[in-house]
Amino acid sequence: MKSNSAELYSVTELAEQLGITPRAIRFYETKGLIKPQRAGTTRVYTHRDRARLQLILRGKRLGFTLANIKEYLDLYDVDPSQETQVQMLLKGITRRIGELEQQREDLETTLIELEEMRQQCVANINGKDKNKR
Amino acid sequence: MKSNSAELYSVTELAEQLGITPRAIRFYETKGLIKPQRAGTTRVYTHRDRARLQLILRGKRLGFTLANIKEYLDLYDVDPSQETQVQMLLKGITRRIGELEQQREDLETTLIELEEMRQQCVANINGKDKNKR
DNA sequence: TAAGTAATTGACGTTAACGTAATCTATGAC
DNA sequence: GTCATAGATTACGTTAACGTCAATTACTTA
Repeated sequence: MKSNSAELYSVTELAEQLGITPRAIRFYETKGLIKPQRAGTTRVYTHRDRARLQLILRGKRLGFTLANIKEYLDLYDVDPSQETQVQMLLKGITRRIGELEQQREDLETTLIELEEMRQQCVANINGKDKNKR
Repeated sequence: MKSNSAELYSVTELAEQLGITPRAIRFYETKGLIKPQRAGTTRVYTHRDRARLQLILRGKRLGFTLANIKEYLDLYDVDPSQETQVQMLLKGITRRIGELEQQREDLETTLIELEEMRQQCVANINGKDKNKR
């Protein structure tokens, strides 16, 4: 049984919650990243849509393009009974893991550098402080 | 004494080495990210310029904009005798460290998800494999 | 039923980060 | 000298990711 959180959202509601604009959400839709239900013509978002949007935003924070993020999201929608599809999926996943591990390396390196710089700043400031006493 | 690696590069040389185009390098210059010497009108790059470019590329891999990367690079060029400048520098560094730590979180979360998905793929494939035997 | 509020669609505008000519200059090879 | 090459400088084109109207449509509330 699926956890039936019956909460529904409008574009603007959802946009506010996520700190983005309705325009952005609709734009993601035109790019095929989300596909909310409609009540007549009006878009209606479920909890699942919301989660999907959060994945999108996380992807953006990681510096991926929307096209890239779409690939990623599509990974969730593969039919597990199609052997070749699963094979492709596995390839895609592995590639992306590789990318992210490269990124992690860059990240750690940069963090280390910044920490060092911070130490130097602190030392510099303390040094001057000493002279004043 | 500064390690005097006397190697100099042309734009195209450097571009090839770094896997980018000369156009990109010149573009970074117009944006104030690098400022190579000139021999007459021709750009001449030193080992330091090269290192700077690598920092730029790492920044890009991390998803930062050029403006953003410029801020980062400017951190290296602060006069350590100016107390207020160092204070500002420290602030900037601290902010950026915060950003990167957020990014690291996103990264780890995504990696974990992907690993799980990979396991499911493998399990799925092995399952079908079993039936065939 | 009139009026205000919210949502949709369509079209054009904008910024970032280059790509792609086109033109011009300097220089080494022959 | 001239011819080919490399580099420089405009300048215009392009893609991504929205922003910003403008014109409709739908709903609700007095």
